[in-house]
Amino acid sequence: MPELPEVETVRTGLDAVLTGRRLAAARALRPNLRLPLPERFAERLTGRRVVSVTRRAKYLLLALDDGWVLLAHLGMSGRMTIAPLGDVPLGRHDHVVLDTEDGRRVTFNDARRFGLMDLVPASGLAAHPLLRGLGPEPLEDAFTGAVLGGALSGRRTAIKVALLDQRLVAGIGNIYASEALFDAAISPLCPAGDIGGLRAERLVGSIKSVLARAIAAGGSSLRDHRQPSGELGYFQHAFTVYGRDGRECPRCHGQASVLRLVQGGRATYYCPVCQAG
DNA sequence: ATATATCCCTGCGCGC
DNA sequence: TGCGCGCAGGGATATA
Repeated sequence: MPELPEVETVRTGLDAVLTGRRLAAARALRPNLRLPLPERFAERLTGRRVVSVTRRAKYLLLALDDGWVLLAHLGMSGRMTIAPLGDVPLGRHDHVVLDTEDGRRVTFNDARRFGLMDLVPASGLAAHPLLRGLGPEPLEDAFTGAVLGGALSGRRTAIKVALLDQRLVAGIGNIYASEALFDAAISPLCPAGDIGGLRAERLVGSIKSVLARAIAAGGSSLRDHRQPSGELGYFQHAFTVYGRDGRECPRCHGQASVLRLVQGGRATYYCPVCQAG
């Protein structure tokens, strides 16, 4: 599930529980996720205090009090769960367990194991191979229509595919690419290089608003303490077009229904009438 | 440079 | 009920 808004929601939840707290115990239940875990991974976390929990693109960054950073990516199926220590037995795909000094347990569960974790010196974070090439954060003010237009210029690939390229803009995934293009009324098939000027401004506005609304939805569900699972980042969010092929377009209603197509091997949803260009 | 394919891995829902 | 199939919100890598 995790795109930028979901990762941001997980970050908020982890921040509340981990920042300022010491890790009384850390365990890795297998030696690898998508990539091998670093040497002595659990030992190097044990006893450390978490200084901050931040995010870059879809990566979580847990800064530790010894100058190292725990870098985590949730992949497709990664989840973080918070529970009182000893409350829940470990499950099938629980891979990393962090116990805080004040008796809480953060569990990383990832059935498909496309997620990853690494330990990186804070001083070398920007140079990390997974972070080095990332494009701008879409919610920052520096991400403007001119910036996106410049990044897209000369590219003949379809705009939907380009939005998934983390080097151009970081954090957009398959769902919000469709949602943002629908919001901006731009065809997912439009050549990326054709998006400039006012359309680039409009697309940037849509990206920001779609992501911000999703974060807001996540934040409101996070404040609901009744989440029985303790799982972070999952919230009921109604998508406008994603996964709704065959249903009436919510903008032009009777005129057309939402279509599904495959671009770069991944599903795209759009309205052929509202997103004609 | 860019487009497509393939792989990593498991779970789920669907049609038969 | 069981089984095979396609599909899944990510991303690196190889191949044309």
